Amino acid sequence: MDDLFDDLDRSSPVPLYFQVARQIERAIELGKLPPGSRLENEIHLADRLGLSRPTMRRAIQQLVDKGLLVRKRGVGTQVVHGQVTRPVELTSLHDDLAANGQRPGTTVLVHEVVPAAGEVAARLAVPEGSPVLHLRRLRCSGEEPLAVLENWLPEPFTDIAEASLAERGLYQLLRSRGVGMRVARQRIGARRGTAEECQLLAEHRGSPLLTMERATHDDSGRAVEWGRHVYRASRYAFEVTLVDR
Amino acid sequence: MDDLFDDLDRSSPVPLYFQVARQIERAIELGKLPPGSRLENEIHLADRLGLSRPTMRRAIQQLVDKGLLVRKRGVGTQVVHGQVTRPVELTSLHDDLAANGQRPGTTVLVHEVVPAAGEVAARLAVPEGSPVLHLRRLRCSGEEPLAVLENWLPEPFTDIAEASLAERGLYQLLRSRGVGMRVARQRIGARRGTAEECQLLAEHRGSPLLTMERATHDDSGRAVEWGRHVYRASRYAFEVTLVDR
DNA sequence: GTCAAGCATATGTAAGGACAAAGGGACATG
DNA sequence: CATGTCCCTTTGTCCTTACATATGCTTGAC
Repeated sequence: MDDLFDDLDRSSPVPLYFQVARQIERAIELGKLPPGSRLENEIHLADRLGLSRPTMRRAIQQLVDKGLLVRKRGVGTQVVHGQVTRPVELTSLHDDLAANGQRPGTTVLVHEVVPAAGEVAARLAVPEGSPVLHLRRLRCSGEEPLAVLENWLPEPFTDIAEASLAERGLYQLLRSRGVGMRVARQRIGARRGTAEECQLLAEHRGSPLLTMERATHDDSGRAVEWGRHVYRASRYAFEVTLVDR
Repeated sequence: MDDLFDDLDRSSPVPLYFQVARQIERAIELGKLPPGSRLENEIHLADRLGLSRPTMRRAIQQLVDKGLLVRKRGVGTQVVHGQVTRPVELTSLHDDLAANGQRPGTTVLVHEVVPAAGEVAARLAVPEGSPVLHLRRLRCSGEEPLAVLENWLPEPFTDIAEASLAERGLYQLLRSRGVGMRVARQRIGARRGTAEECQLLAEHRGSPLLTMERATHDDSGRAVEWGRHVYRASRYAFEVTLVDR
């Protein structure tokens, strides 16, 4: 129990609270902190690690936000029961697949610059008629088609090359251009696929599909991307963790 | 611009950071802080309100977590563009409907105590064979059927009366019993409805439905509830806000 | 005129102290 | 036996201070 923590690296650019949070997370994953077990109290922990209480609290808070720990005043901090399911981060389907060891593939169906109109202009918060890049891609996992992704991007992203989209995910491309994506609002629903969608996705006509609309904003609050995606319900589901504070 | 903030109530049990966060949120809703506008810097704000910077930071952080604000080091804090959609909190469908001015109705289809088995026991983290309350309810909005809700609850909630479920939502009932729900993990997908589901929901046979599995944990990390819900895709969708930190 | 260094500005990280409030158990009291 | 009170533990809130670091603009050298 005393060797739960490795030493901290105070010279590292990685914040201390983050290092501590990762170590606790690992301890939970490795079963050193089984579900339901109580952590030492904040003061002792901070003391043992040579940290201040605020820093220790911040580390714990990060895991509370992730849904791994729960705190109760006067009682302590405990590990949540139930299997750990990795909650969705701000990632794209491409990243998710790659992280799971699958081989994501992309076919670009549409790649054109068009004037923004109607809902696209509204969602991207750009004037009607301003140029936006319109994309439509078929995303596969290995040989299996998985989703049809339709996206619109405002300036200055309208120059993204078609070739670069074949190899990398949209989020990856944006990140490599220095875009810091911060907030995404998603609306998840379901509907019957159109004849064309079902054909692309190798589903029977009229199969149920999972739909997702998403607007992503960068660290200046500007809209970076708006998209309408449809997923094969037989192969895909969204996982969400909600935390009350 | 100077009268953005009312006075704070330091004698109130509502934390100061929370009071400030609510005031900023209201200012955004009322358009006093339009999308893209920059807030004063933290130090000035804290100064003007007679608060310390950590407290001010915490108020801002709360709104960043909600997806209303974005911060950039060296630059400042700005209001996110795009219409504000209230993100899902840890509430039930019943609460959501009531909050939107609709009149939620419930028909209890199944209400029985059964021994936990298989997935139910695993998800609730209780031993196989221990008693659990099994519920199946049809949830309506006004006269329209909206969802079929199937839930399992472990001890000590197996004594929830059938009559109480007709009037109030499950979350409301649990809260009134002093249960502090903290973490919920959801898995959202889609599939074709069964013949029975479609009949209950007044949909055509084989209509696409939105599915949700959810496990809710209380402030001790124990499982409070596990459920499988199906929603009419034509009337319902989930909204989720993701924030990167 | 162009580019780089430097400065001002803002948020990010961290320490350390103080008091408040809730939970739970021990204990006294009815 | 039940119930209320006190106390201990633990998290919640709040203040003050200091330094680190990313950004964007200005200034100065070439």
